Amino acid sequence: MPTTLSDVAARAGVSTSAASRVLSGAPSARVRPDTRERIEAAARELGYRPNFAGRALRLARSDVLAMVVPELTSAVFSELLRGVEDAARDHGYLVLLGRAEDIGGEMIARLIGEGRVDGILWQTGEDGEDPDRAAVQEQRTPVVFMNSIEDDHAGSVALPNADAARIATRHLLDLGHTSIGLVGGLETVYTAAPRETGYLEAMAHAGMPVRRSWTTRYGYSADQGRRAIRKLWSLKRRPTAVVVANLNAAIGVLAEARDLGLSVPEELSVVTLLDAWTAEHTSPALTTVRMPLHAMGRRGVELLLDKLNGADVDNVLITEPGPELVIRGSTAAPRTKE
Amino acid sequence: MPTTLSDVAARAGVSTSAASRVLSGAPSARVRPDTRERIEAAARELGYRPNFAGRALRLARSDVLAMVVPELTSAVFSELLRGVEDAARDHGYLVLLGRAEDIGGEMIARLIGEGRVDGILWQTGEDGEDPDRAAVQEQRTPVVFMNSIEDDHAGSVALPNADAARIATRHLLDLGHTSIGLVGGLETVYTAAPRETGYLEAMAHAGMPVRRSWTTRYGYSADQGRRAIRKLWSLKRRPTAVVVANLNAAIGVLAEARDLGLSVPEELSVVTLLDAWTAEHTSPALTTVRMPLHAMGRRGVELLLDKLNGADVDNVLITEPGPELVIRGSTAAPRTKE
DNA sequence: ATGAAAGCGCTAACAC
DNA sequence: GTGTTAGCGCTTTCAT
Repeated sequence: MPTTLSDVAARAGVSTSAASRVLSGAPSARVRPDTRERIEAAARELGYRPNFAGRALRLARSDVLAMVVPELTSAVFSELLRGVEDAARDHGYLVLLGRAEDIGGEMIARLIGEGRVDGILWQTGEDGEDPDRAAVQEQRTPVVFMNSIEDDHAGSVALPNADAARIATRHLLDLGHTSIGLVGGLETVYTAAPRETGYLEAMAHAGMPVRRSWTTRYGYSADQGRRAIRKLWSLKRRPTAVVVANLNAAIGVLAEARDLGLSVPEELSVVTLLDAWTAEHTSPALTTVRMPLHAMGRRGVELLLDKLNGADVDNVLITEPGPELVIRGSTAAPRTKE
Repeated sequence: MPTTLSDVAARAGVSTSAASRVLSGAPSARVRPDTRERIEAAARELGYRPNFAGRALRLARSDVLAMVVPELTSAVFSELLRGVEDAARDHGYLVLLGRAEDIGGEMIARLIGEGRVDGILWQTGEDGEDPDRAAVQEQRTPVVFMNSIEDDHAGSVALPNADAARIATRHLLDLGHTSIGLVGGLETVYTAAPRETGYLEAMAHAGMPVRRSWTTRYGYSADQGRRAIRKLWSLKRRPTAVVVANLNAAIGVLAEARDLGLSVPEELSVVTLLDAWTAEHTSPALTTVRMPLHAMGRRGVELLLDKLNGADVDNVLITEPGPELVIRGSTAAPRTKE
């Protein structure tokens, strides 16, 4: 039988309200030092833990945030989660993690409706559709979207996608490439457009022509990356380098390149956006542009908390720290100057 | 303001107890059909959701299970989670996911002590130490360990590690290899021993000599896999094939092989235990032995639920479905017969 | 078959 | 400073 507040109060010889005041850390609790002492001692001795349900029922909040992600198995998302958890912990919240797939719209409604969680952080798909996003938006559900800015929704955070793509592209240009392709995301995915824009801007700025056929938009999965490179290699005129908009896709690009007998970086340089440990163990190791995922996680939580407090929240672009080029083995100067 | 049970009762013109009986689906609820009808209609119209805290407080349980994993970013674990979630859903439970790192011993105590979760599924480390496992075992915490059998603990599930290693080894033997090494796990990790045993048994059964120096035990991470292959390649006499005890380590093995200029499978065949999508996108694609992760997840939940119901639970080895060889590109016959 | 009432553990007015 | 009390939403005897 777990210890309750009244057990503690009894042992300390005080009322439950006194015990509550002390133990729930109400800053305004004006309590005689020795009473406080006795209560704290009793709680310690009894190993008291405040019952979650009692507290939640009384306060009408759970101090739990849900984080919904498209896919757990992405190394990229690990750093984001760390940011979320750091911030959540700082504010006394717990994080409940769920896959979008498992959590569908109905589950979100349940989580909120039953009072299990106070708010939702939704990492919108790097790799595909988001089930029922509309359903969520309709309801008066406290949601903050991560990794996408929703114009009709207050509260979202996004990465510096265009900047990162610009940096990646410039890296290839600096190496001397002039024939540069883009392995992009589905047009339905928020990040696809700014990443493509960054690529186009860097090319334009360098005065490089862009071939339409060198841009693919199949998506962010490894298989879609494979498909993209197969497409590019079926062309008569091929690029000597590609910017890949997503790490998973880049893994597919590398795999397909190998299957095609195409050597990286000698025949094709590959640079990708987003960084994670998996990029170090590909063959060759991937040159990437690291993105501020941790910061995005933190900021997302802060935004959500503001929103829960009734504040008007914005849609914010994470700029600090900026995207950073991480040079590994998948990029090199083009073999033959053209 | 969310709808409560008494809102529903009022609208249906019944007492809250009647409403509760109907809505909480008590099978013994003997209610006049038309009353039931009215209550259900009212609930539907009002969009009623039972408040989680009220329910948990009254029933002294949360219907939430926590699953603790060493690392989210392992593709391997994704299938396990799916098994867990399938089973949990079937039994009306929600799954709270946490990383061991974040969830340390204190957090577990909190989760249980505060009544936030009813029990814990602990996926013990494929890659390293488990913080505070002892602390958990001491407390009267309903925990089921997954992926390891703890002799002094009631309730754990494990994979057919020895069988899988035997199958992997036999595959290499069948291809004609006679010089076969093992890239194994740390001795502190439960799975390391049975996997090594399976390897040794298969070798013994085939009458093949085993060289001590061909077995490494650095661990299951990609970096440790790299280290293992570096060690093996520093030897005067080298194996022509290796069984790798873990998929992540195998990814490291492949990466390091490439850095060493060693071609797979021509100069070295690599087969690994555990399968996941990442195995399809390495260069070359990895030959693996698929393990019944989904079944282990399901079984773990069932065990935990039994335990919560006060049953005496066993330590179970998952045998159904059995391990299965998935041949891809990383294994081939040895180049030169020896 | 249905309702009245008690109480799960906690906090916050409101006394004193 | 500290205690008394009411009540958050729910389920469950116990009456009727």
